[in-house]
Amino acid sequence: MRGVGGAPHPLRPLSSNPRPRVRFAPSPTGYLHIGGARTALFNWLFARRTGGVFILRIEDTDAERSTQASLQAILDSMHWLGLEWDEGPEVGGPHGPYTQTERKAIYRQYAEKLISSGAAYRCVCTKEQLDQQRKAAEAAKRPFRYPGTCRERKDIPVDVPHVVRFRMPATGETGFDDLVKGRIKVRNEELQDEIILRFDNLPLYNFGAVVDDVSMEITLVARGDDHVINTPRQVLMYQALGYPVPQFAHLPMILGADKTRLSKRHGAVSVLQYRDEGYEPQALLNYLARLGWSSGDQEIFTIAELIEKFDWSGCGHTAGVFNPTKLLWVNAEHMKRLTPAELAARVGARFAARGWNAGSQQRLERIAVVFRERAQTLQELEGAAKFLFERPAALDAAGVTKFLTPAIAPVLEELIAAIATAEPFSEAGLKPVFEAMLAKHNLKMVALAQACRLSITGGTVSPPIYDVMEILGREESLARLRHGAGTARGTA
RNA sequence: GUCCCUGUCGUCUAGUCAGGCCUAGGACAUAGCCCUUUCAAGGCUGUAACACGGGUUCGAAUCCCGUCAGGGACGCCA
Repeated sequence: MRGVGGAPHPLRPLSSNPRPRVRFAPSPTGYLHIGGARTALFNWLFARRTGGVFILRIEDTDAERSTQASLQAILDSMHWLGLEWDEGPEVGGPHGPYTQTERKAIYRQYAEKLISSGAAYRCVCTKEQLDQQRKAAEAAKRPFRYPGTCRERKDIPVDVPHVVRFRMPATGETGFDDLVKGRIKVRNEELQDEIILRFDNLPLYNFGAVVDDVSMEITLVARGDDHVINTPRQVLMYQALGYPVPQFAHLPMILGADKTRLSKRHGAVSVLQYRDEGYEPQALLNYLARLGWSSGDQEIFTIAELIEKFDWSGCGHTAGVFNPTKLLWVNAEHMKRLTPAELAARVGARFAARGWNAGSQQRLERIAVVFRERAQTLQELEGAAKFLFERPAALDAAGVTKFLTPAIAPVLEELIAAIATAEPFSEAGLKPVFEAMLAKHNLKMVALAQACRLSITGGTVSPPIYDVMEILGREESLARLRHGAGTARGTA
């Protein structure tokens, strides 16, 4: 073990750990997206369901693209979703560090073990040589394979810059039983000697993942199915290292509406964006769970139900198209199930961010409950309630033409006078006044209600008018109605 | 190109492993109707799928083969 300093991390001894251990291992090369969130969710559900351990590991060996901001965005996303990890950044744990760049010495040790057993070897082929060979192969329309230049060399000293390659068996086949896809196997001749450790001691994905999964005693690896093809190579590495092969579960990809892999092109894919747009974390989780997994015909699940019912066998094996419209529906369903106090807390926070003060807790809850009926997200709710805090700058023109006509003006003025003293100032006190007015002038409710709605909210759509007036209060309602009456009369 | 995986309504899916209970069920979306103070919500009704072709079988969405289509992987990325 030369050139890597001390050996603070002895190779993991073989042991049997009864508790399932799973991990989510994102790369901090961007925000946490929908696909990553689902992978994290399934791992987390499995851990919670089985009493296992959920580990968060940061795979930051791609120095070019990894950033601190991305890491923070991932941690923020996980916290917001409520996918708390038992071991990993912030919380630590007995198998740390949980960031790959901090584990360099560990990879070197495992690589040396493979070299001494002959399962891997040092390679001094340069990137330039390889690139050239790859281009030549492409030009000749041959698939590129490492020619094995260093495969049998025994004369490469450790102190010469080199990479480490894994020696793939030339014959036979390697397979595994995937928990969602079933038996998968590949002929070993398809595999080639791949680099497992770079010249700077940082591992490549396949090796880094295996070493970390081994040293963190991971018992089940669940990830996106773009990794299926990597798995046989990894199986070979577990075997070469002498550790048991974990179980695998590969989740189908999430696609965009055009059926290609979901990406920024498809609009909102960042978890934090959904937070900002006023989605409920459990709704996002619920939707994500149902994208690729099902439990009979049930669509709406609480987190507790998800934990109780989650099972790899419930996972489908076809890629799924992300459907924002259905997410919206799921979110609305979850909003409906919130208690008034829960909803009010969320709504209040968003109001406060805009400098809106709803007054008492009771009034805030009333607003939340009344407005949620026609909002699918908190952001929508917020938009619909705006008129409560800011007088409409202008009344909807088409609405004015249709409902705030000169003919309604005297009725409105009469109504204003009548409700100035109506008690209570809510549906109970208001309804009789409105009805009397309708009877007297032989009007339909829609005409009066819309005239009021326009005057008070500035638009033609709002919660029931009595509720709106009650929430807004007598003084402000009357002021706006007077202004509306003026508009109707044509003098405003 | 090679290898791996996958094909049920527009979309997510149930059913496929143990073939008949499927004239294929649910949900989102969509169309219509009801309710109605606007818009929603809610209720009811409708349109809409077993990729294709063979085979096995009394019987196939379910099993087998082929075709086609889609996705993924072929890096000193993860």
